[in-house]
Amino acid sequence: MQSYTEENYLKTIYHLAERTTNVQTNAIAEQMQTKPASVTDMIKKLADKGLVDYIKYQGVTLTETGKNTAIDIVRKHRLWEVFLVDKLNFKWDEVHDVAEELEHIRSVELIERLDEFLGFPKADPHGDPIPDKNGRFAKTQFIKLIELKVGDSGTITGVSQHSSAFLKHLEKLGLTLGKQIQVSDVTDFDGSVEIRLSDKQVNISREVAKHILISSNGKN
Amino acid sequence: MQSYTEENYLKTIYHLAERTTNVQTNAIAEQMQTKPASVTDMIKKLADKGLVDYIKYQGVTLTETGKNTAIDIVRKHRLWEVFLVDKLNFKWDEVHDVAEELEHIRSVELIERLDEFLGFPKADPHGDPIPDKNGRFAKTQFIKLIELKVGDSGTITGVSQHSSAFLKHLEKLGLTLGKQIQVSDVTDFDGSVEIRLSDKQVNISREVAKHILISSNGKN
DNA sequence: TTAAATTTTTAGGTAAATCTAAAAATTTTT
DNA sequence: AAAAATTTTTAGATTTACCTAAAAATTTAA
Repeated sequence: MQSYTEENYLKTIYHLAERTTNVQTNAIAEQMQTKPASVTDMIKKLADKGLVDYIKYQGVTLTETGKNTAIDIVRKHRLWEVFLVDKLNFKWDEVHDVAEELEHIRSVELIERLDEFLGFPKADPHGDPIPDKNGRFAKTQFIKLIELKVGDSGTITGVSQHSSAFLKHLEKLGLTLGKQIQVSDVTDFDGSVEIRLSDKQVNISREVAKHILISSNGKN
Repeated sequence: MQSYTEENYLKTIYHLAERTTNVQTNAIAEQMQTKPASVTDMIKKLADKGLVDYIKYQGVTLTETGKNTAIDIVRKHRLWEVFLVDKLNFKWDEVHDVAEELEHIRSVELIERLDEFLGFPKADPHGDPIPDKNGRFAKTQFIKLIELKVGDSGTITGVSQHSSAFLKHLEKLGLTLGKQIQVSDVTDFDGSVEIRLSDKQVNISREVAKHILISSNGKN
């Protein structure tokens, strides 16, 4: 059984490991809003418990056990987000902090029943996949909107940026999950993208387009 | 903002204060499964924060602020219990420990929306009243089953014992909240009580009868 | 391939919440 | 109203998760 803090470290390491193999001390410290010295302390503790592999100065990787623990926390976080949005009518930009607390509630029974109550959702309100109780993720096939060519179309199925500002912006533009879109133009000048929705056209910056994930429905 | 531990102390003191005015160090220690010395330390801290009034060797009482904080935790605990039973199909004897964790989640928005989602319940699955968001309790008029005379009838509206063993026992006998009952006999020998339900008769010990709360529907 | 910059670790400390053992105050009993 | 029993507090440690400052290792640049 881990403390909340240990769980948060494991989760952070898990997410950082999606980009790099060996996760660096400084990266963890920045993510967790703490100091590198504190991270070193905790890493040693997690290594003693067999949750991470650690070689001095070489960063950490999660062990099988550590990874399973992290995935379980991710599962809980995402299920609670679905609960907050689907049942309590929170907006997708309001759920992160509360889920950050709820994810640490320890009861296997609770999460299984919650999962069932929610209808075994496969993705959270931002389109991130929810692992099943065995830690397995459904395969997802995303492509970044920025990579689409003029004329390509697809469905918005996720975002790779969870900041409230970004999510509110998308909401305002009508770019929410499930929306059908087609790229109608890409501006030479700044790379901004013009998008056709069922009922309107909107223009988004390159930066925004980078963080919208599309599941293409056939095409090119 | 209090730590989980501080919240638990406040809640414990609140419940103990329902029976005695000045709450004793030892009583808190026993309830919280800790040592009196630890309680003294924490009491000092709570006193410094203005959450309890404390005179050495004289026990503690909650201040207005302390009491409000405690009531807020009680509110959260009971709302989560309703959620667990009504929405996730937990039994009334299974919810306590999980609610004990959930009660510490800090989000006013969450609790208000949960309250609404649950239909603003007035009582938890054990019949305990749920304070509203201003900390006010609906007036309740309970009488212990043991105090009823032969012939008296009423509705089971609460229990004053939350142990799993007790609750499972009641469940098995069919003595659940909302059931109409009438006292058909009281045994001289051991004070056990015979109860008529709509479809059957059951016999319960004095000890059990002490912990069943009845709202009388007119009578005697 | 040294020097400089960066990253990481070590050493030594702090605050929160706990503990044990012993001292002090209060309450109960005789 | 002493003596005995009980309750409560103090004193001094421990553990967890932090911190700062300085040392050590690694990486990057000159």
